[in-house]
Amino acid sequence: MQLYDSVKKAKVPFEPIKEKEVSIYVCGPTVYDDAHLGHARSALAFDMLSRTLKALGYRVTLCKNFTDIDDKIIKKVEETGKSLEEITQYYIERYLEEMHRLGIQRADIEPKATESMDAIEHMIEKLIDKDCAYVVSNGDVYFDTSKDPHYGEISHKVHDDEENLSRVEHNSEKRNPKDFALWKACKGGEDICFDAPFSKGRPGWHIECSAMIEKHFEGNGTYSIDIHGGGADLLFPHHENEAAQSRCATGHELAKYWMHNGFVQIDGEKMSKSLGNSFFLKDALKVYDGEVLRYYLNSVHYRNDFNFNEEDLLTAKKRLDKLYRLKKRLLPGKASSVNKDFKAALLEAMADDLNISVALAHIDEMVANANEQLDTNPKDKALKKETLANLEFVDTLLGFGGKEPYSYFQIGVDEDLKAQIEEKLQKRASAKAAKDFATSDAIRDELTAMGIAIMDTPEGTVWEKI
RNA sequence: GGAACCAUCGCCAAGUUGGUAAGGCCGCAGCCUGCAAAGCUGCUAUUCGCCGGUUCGAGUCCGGCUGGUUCCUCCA
Repeated sequence: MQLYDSVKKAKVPFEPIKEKEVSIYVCGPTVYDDAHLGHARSALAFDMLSRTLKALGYRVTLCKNFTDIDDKIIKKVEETGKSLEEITQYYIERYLEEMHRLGIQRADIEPKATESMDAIEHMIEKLIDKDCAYVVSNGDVYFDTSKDPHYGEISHKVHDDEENLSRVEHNSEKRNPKDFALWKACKGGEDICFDAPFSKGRPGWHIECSAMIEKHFEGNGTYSIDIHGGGADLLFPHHENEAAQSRCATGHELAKYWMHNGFVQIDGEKMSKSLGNSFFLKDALKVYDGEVLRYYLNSVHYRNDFNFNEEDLLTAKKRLDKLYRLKKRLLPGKASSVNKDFKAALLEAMADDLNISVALAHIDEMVANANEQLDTNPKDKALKKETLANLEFVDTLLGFGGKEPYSYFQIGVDEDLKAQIEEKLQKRASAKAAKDFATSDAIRDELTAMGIAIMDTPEGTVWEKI
């Protein structure tokens, strides 16, 4: 297995800190709003990583947190009058439900910041004891970046010009401009506060990840976890700060490998609320099937930026359709065992820093070959069984192609419409039998107008929703 | 202003250690079909933003330029 380490900026061989075991921590969402396509991209990237590692025989422990205490959540509490728990619970459930529709496997550990306060406070105290952090007069606790000689090595940020920083950091009793908050003392009565030895308040964003990692992983004394992942925008300052805190608190490095996924863009620009171009997952899922979205979002390598565009999505769907059309030809039947070469080719592709494009090309090739052989020998049972096994392997490794094919092509068609279609097909069959092609073609046109494509096969006429 | 990443066929998109351009969509021709659709077969970049350099050989390495995106502030 080779992975691109965004800190080393190179593809490196993956060697877990413990034999055949992998610990992964991915920065999850701050739950104050619905998930957008960018959240989906990140979740998808690390889902692929986890599936690939499992297929390669590793025991994977995936941890993805929920940031459920944060300024934006508090703002939402104030705006809506709802409780913090109501809001965060709502968005956590939505997130999990939507990710499930994308075929994303649940993380093994899903910690919430509010449920990790003991670990967070403990780490802050440790940092204060070591003089790596300090409390200022209002109760805020800051991390002293000057105490970490390695600060900046994650994001490769050298000494910044003071000008820039002073623009951002006004007043404050910070020792260094780059110091960041570990703990924010509560200011007003409306604040949601936790009691801590240093002050009443709440944790800063960076500390929770470090604390949760220490809480849930034991590491090996050199690294706490194998892989730390997240969106490319988290590299700085979030991951830089995490690494610094953990280094100072534990005396060892946080993660052996750092992986970052690229952005989803709309019209060539990063999707963001401030630009008003964010695309919520829930809206995409209203129009497109989750599996199609999964396939589409995975058609570009996880590190590259992804330009979302409906035309490309439809192209991706056509590609997935072909896989399901093949599956139709295979059923009913039972899978035997996956073709060894096919399996090896897919694993090899994915083991190369998750080269999904090569994997998809192998699948296309397998599909075309199977179709070709079935054209010449439609009753090749052994081939059918093996191909079915191949598709099962694809589903396990990449998370698509697992549906029953007829239902795949009938997504969004209700029983009523289904009955209408069947009726029209009956009429068309009789017309065809009577060689009344004018009528049969007219019926076909009607179906096309309804968004239904039909195809005559030796086994009868089948239909698909376009 | 500082830093990073990217630039491959009409569109999407692979291409670690330099060795002579995967795959998909679209298009064209053919097989199949009552006709279609689906499926299959064949064809479709002497060329990888531009200019130099290193090399027997570069999309791949080096330098410069142009264009795009991102980060430096909350962000997947």
